[in-house]
Amino acid sequence: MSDSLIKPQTLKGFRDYLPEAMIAREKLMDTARRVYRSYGFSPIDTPALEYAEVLLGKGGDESDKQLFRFTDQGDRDVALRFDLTVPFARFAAQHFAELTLPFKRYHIAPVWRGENTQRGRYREFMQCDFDTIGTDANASDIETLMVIHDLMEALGFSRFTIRVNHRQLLNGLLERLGLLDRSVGVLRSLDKLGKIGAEAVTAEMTERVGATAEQAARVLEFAALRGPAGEVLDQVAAAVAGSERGELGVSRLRELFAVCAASGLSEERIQLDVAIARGLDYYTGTIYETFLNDDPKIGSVCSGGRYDNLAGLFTKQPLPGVGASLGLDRLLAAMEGLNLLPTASTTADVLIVCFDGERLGDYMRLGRMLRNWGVATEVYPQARPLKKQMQYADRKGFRAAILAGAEEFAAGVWQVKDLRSATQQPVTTDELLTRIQAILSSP
RNA sequence: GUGGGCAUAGCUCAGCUGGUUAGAGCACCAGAUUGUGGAUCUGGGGGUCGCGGGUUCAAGUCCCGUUGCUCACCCCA
Repeated sequence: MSDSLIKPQTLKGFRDYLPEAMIAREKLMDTARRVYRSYGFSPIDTPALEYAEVLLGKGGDESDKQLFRFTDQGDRDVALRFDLTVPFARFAAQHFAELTLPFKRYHIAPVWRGENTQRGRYREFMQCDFDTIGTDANASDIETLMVIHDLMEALGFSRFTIRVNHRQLLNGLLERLGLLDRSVGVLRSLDKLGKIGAEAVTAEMTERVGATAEQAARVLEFAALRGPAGEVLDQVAAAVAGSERGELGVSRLRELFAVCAASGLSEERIQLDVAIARGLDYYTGTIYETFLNDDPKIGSVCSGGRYDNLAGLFTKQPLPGVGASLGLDRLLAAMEGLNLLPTASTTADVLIVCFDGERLGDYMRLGRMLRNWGVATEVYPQARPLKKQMQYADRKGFRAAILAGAEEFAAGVWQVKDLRSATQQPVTTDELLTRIQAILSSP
């Protein structure tokens, strides 16, 4: 018998979530939902599984290799979605006639990538996307940045940096340097600057990408520019002068930083960084990456950008768009390392102790009353020793316990115990809600 | 996909150059305390040493394979 037991295990990169982890995850998802909705984004959903041809060739060779792909029972070539943006492109093309443009949607759902795992990198993970399509207005790029900012703040972070760049600015720079035909390689090397350093990037650009030493040096010179966005842009503007796309990128970014300043966003948190490029091929304009100052190694936790032809492979309708994606599970991995995760493993605040098994009806009635008042409440199911029930309340992280036995029922009161301060007092049913609320709102 | 490190109780780990019945702390269970948690004390349960194979009189310890975790490359949330 025992040799036939199946080993309980999950696949590499796939994980179970215990209540403590799941409560934290759901909290982050609720926060993302709330922030997105506060800007007018609407929820959508799409299938996990798509025709492989819908997903293939949209994010570059790398993403094709990482697809979980197989043949279904109807002999169809199918694959699990790799991100939420490509399915959204298909969605937009398919339902174009039903959408009112500009269309703003959010989508919180798991995606799958068959790559090697690392801390904060899994094969199944949750993305929280939001996008605005049907307009190429810079206001949407700016709003996207603001959503990222407000989202990070709502999630409880104050020490984060959103790095902003513009593909056209980069292209303009490369054009002026005569590197436009090698832009993919140059940008890919440049993107590693923060990680491997200027020397290694120079080596890669000259040896692998085929740039001259002078070209590489010029690129790095701009990537190294730091300081107030306006000043950096002045220098970049001079360098791209004469390049139409470069000038466009500069003017877009000028407006972006000006509007951010005017709307009161912290300048420290939003920085122009000419070195970020992003790997996904479909970005054509603004690019965003968000780093935690206290755990930069975990990588970007919220990235995105503008793509001016996202649905081009599905429809002739021009559908420019801009958006970003919060990597929920990566963020959680970072928060775990920084000890920022809440520890409660209950979703209820109040435990009604089962003092006397004969009084179940009274306890259940009290529980319903509290729930009707909006207080999540659990009734302990058996009349076990009080010690056991109090231990249960303590370990699960309840805020308050309500106890009532013969004495209390005779006196017409409930004993309400604040489990954090260990204080207890008898209150009547009329005073109960006020007392509970006082306990719940105490720090 | 490539390379390095790791894998011993629920968790964090110890176990020297292979040698008798594999340990600690925390957690768990019971009691001290039959109307009250987080502290202390006492006692207790729990491990085919990730899995498979090999070398050996003898393997947690050495070798090979495999799975998982982790770090780096690549790429990215």
